[in-house]
Amino acid sequence: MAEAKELPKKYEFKESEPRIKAFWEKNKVYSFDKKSKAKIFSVDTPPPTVSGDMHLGHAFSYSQQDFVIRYKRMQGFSIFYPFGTDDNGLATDKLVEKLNNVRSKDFERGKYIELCLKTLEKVRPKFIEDWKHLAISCDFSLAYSTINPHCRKLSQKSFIDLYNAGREYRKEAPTIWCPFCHTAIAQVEMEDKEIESTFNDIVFKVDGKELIIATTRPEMLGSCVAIFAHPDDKRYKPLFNKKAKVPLFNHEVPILPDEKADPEKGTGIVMCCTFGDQTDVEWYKQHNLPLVMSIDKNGKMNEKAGKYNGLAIKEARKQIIEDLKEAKLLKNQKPITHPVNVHERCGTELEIINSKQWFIKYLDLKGKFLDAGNKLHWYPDYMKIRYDNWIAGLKWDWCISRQRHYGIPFPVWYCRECGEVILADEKQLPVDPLAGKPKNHCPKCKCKEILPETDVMDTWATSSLTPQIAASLVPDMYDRLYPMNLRPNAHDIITFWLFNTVVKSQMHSNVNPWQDVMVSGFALDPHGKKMSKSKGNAIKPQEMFEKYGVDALRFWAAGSKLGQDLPFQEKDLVTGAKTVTKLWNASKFALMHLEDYDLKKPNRLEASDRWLLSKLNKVIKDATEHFEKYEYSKTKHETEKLFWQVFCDNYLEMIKGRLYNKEKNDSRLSAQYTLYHSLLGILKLFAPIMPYITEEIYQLYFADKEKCKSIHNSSWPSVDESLIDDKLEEKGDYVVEVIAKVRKAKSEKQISLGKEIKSVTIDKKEADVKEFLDDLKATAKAESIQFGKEVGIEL
RNA sequence: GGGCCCGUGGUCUAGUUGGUUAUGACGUUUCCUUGACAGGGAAAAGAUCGAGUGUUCGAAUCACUCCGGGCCCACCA
Repeated sequence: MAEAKELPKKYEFKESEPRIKAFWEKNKVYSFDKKSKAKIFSVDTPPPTVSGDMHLGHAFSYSQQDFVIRYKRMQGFSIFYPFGTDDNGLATDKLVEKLNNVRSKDFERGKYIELCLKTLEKVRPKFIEDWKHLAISCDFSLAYSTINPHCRKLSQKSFIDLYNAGREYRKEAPTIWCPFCHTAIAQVEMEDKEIESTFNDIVFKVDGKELIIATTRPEMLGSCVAIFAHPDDKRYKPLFNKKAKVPLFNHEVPILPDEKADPEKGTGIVMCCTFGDQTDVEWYKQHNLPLVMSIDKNGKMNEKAGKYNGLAIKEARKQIIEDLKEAKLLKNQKPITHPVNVHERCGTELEIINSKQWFIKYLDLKGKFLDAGNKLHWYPDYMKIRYDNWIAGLKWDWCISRQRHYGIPFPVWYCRECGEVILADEKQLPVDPLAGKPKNHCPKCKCKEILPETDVMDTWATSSLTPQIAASLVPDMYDRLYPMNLRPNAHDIITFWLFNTVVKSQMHSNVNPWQDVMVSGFALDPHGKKMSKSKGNAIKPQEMFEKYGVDALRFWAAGSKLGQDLPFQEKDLVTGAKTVTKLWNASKFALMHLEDYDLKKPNRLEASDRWLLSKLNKVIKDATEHFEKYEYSKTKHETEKLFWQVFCDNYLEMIKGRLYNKEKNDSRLSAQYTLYHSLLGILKLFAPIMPYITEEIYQLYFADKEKCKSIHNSSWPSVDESLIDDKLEEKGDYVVEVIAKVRKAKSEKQISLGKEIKSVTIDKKEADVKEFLDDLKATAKAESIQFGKEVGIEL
């Protein structure tokens, strides 16, 4: 044990944090013990994307999940909390291109993936260091990267299994396409962007008469395959089933009724092109319209666009408007701003292009997924509604192919003769069909000529397997680890990561991937807006660590209710930093007086001590209940109140008289006993939230006494109901009220609180609070206590 | 347009199964160099709990309407 005299005057987090972090690593405080007989609590940690540095949103939500996991660890669970990085998607692809100043297109696939893996090896350790500094209590030796061979193998096996189960198909179909990234993307990767455009009234001809149709995309005239108006629209009823002549292109298209046409919009009649938008796709399918694609995969017009062939979309639009004007086929033009779907990664306007893609068929399973959602325990419960709404709004099967180099390849070849799919053998996995050959011949025609699939899988096709990926890090324990206990994630990814993970687990094993879902909120900027690098309002957590320490930031993160967004204000970190200092100072005081404490229990406890222990046990009880429901913020709130207002402001003052009286007597022992247990209790209650300062104090004194290597491996405080005493608390609370009035009186008289006074008068009978009077006298520095009608002091 | 969440002193926030003077922090003012603490301590000022209507003996808390903010989704001719 360190002598109290040697305690440094101040707590320096800059010196302390790295030292304690090293201590945890050396002592394997967070290691998963495979031999442990304790019940397992397994966590499907969200794998962050390696894309530079950890941002504040990460720090916020990972802290919150860590509070809960540290609590569970102290509750005695064997914690399975691995750490993964999700570095297999477009985000990483772009990062690698940027860092190496290359374009993936210029590489052979194998070479490019090699470059990606090399780059990741360089970048990843520094990236993970931020998480370690934040004191995320993962077992970092249980690590995966969603692009490593382990994940490639599992992801490809998932593909093969779902293919064999009839859940995957490859089809030429209208697909959301990014012309810039040159790949198909999923519904969930779209976002809205306000774009300025013009609404153009264009002249079609029916029986030689003019028919005016408004459009923002005149360049698609060549792809116009039909015209729609609402069935009840009197203006256009007479035209139904007639043919209209498309301006400039002069082909004829049918005029048809459909309820999706809105009489209020534009001229109330609309052209349908393959494909301008989602509605066009629906019309194309429902009305069996022909397919005329005039835009290619690079976002350029093709031969179907006639004289506009080869022009970029916007160029073609400009040109065609000019031509329409010249031909007097443009009646009116008004500028508008309208939302357009763009790719979230690059901001490019998306097109819908017919191309061959792999899909997971799941629109028929909506009911199953809703049931699965009902069986999950949602914290907070209202987050489930977002999940339900997402499923209700799903319109496309899950497109899992991407036309990129980087990613996990499909374990698939095609027969050159008949086109049949030839799957890789499971023993071959992971496999790159460009570099290898199938073990089997074409199952249909036995032909030996093969063509490899060149596409890679969507990153979500892999990251939706994180529970299985994590659990199989310890293969012999797979069945004890999967399904997992908890999935923590922020509310923005309920609709993809969370949902897709349920989808895969249900499809593969008919079970939910976890029991509980803990959904955290967002860290917002000081004005409540979303932070983003592009807006320039992003806060770097690393800078906050430097200024205030990790515990201060975690303390801030513990202040928001689960699921709730929290605006970031730097001043809030000051509060956390102050709490750390206060903990240090209060502990310094306590340890000074515990130097000669021998862990003995006194024969009887003084009233003030019993008063504190009663309050402490109530807080432990509440804090535990809240943590069980993942409500860390309530635990933090209760503990903070107990520590600051009860323990520091009053209790420590109340026992000073007894502590400084060095004669060995029972009343001093009572104070020491209570001080030991209450400080230890408070440290433990705070430990999940502020792991560094609590560990520091624990190591200075308690670790030896408690014979436990780390506070984070110690047991969560348990409630002693016998110590809860409401009547005694009432009396103690009254004494505290009196003390407050004494302070007020001294403050008003502008005298120091330490100033000795003659007497304190209280408005209760001696018998009512007799057992507290000695402590009251000492705290007020009064020579005597008088009994009267109102509380007051006499100098 | 739909769904969900939120709107509490200057700022951020607790409290929301309805019930005495609405929690705490930051900031402000005044005081205190007290034997844990000046990166401190004490005290004070500061909120008709977004607006309105209703239910009730009683509403920050329940219902409805409106206003404002955020997130997600849809539309986007």
